[in-house]
Amino acid sequence: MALDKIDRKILTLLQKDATMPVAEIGRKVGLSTTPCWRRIQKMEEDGVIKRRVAVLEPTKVNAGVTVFVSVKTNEHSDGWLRKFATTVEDFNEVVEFYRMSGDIDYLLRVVVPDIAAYDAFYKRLIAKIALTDVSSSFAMEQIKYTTALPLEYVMVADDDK
Amino acid sequence: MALDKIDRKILTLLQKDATMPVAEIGRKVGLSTTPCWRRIQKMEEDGVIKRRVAVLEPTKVNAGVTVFVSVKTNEHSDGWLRKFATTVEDFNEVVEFYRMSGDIDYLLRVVVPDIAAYDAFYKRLIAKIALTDVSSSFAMEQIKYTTALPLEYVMVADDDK
DNA sequence: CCTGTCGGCGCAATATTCTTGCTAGAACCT
DNA sequence: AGGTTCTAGCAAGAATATTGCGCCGACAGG
Repeated sequence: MALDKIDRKILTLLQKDATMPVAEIGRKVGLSTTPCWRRIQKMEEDGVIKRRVAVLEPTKVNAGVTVFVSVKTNEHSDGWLRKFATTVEDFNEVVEFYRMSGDIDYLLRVVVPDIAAYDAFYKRLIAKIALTDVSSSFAMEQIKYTTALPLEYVMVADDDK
Repeated sequence: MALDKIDRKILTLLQKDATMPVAEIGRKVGLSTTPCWRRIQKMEEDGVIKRRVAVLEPTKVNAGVTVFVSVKTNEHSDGWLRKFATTVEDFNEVVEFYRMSGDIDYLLRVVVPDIAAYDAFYKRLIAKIALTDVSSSFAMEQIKYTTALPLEYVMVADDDK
C-alpha cells in the first residue's frame, strides 16, 4: 500500500478536480493512461481514495451559515456516547463532528441558512438528547474551505525521486 | 437559477457519489439521460455545483489528526486582515478557516499527522505572522465528516411536488 | 554471466459514458 | 386557434474508461 511520488501527484490532481481524464493526469505525471489508471484503481481499492463527490456552493443551496457548537457533558458512559453520536449524525445540518480533548468534549460544525434555522435546529437537537452545557459560535465568513488534505506528509521511499 | 425537487434529488446523489453515470442518475430521479445531463450542466454553469473532487482517507495519507486553532487579535485593520488571510491560506495544513463572531476572532481547522507535526506547523505559522492569543484544541476522534450540505433548505416552487 | 521471474509500463482494441443535434409534447400567452 | 417557450426524449457521434497482451528492466538463483 506504499505510495510514491507519482501517486502523490495523482492524488494532488484528483483532490482538486476529479473530472480530469486519466489520459491528461497521466500526461501531467509523466505516465501513459493505462499505468496511471491502474494506480488510481489501486488507490481506490486500498481505500486511499475514499470516494468522489460533487462540492456545492453553500450560498446557492441556502446553506451559507456555519455555526460551531461546543458541547460539554458530565455523561461519559459508553452507552450515552453512542446514543449521542448516532443522534447527532442523523442531522444533515451537522457536517462535522469531533470528540475533543481539553476544555470542551464535543465540537460540531453545523450548516444552516440563517440564525432562525439554527435556532430551530438547536431545539430539535436538544429535544432528542438532553444537553446541559452547549455554546454556539457563528462564523461570519468562510475564508478558506478545502477538501484537499495536505500531502506533504505521505511516506515515500527514499530512493524515490 | 431556481431549483426544483428533481434538481435537489440530483444534487443529493452527486454529493454522495459523483461517479454515478448520468443515465443511472436519470433513472433514479425519473428522467432520461439527456434532460438529466442538461440539468447537471446548468447547475455547474450556475455555480451550484462548484466542482467534483476526490475525497481521501486521512489516516492513509498520514493526515489523521485535526487541530482546531482559535485566534484572538487586537489588529483589526483591513490590511492586517488581508495579510493574515493570505498567509494562512497558503498553508496546506489549514483546510478550513473562518472569521468568527463573539469571543474568538478566527478559527482554523488544521490537519497534520501528529502532535509533533502540529508543533512544527505552529512554529512556521507564527514565524510568518505575529499572533499573540492562540489556543489549540486537539480532536481525539472524527465522529462525522461529510462534504454533503443539507438540502432541506433549498427553495422549491410551491407547485412542485 | 546467464536465465527465469516479477513488476510496472505502454499500445491497441473494446466497452461505457458523455455530449449534441434534432424532434415532439405540454404549458402559457395573445 | 396559433404562436412561443420550456423541457423531455431519441439516436448518432465523440470522448473516456477499461481490458488484454506484449515489452522491458530489476532482481535473485544457478
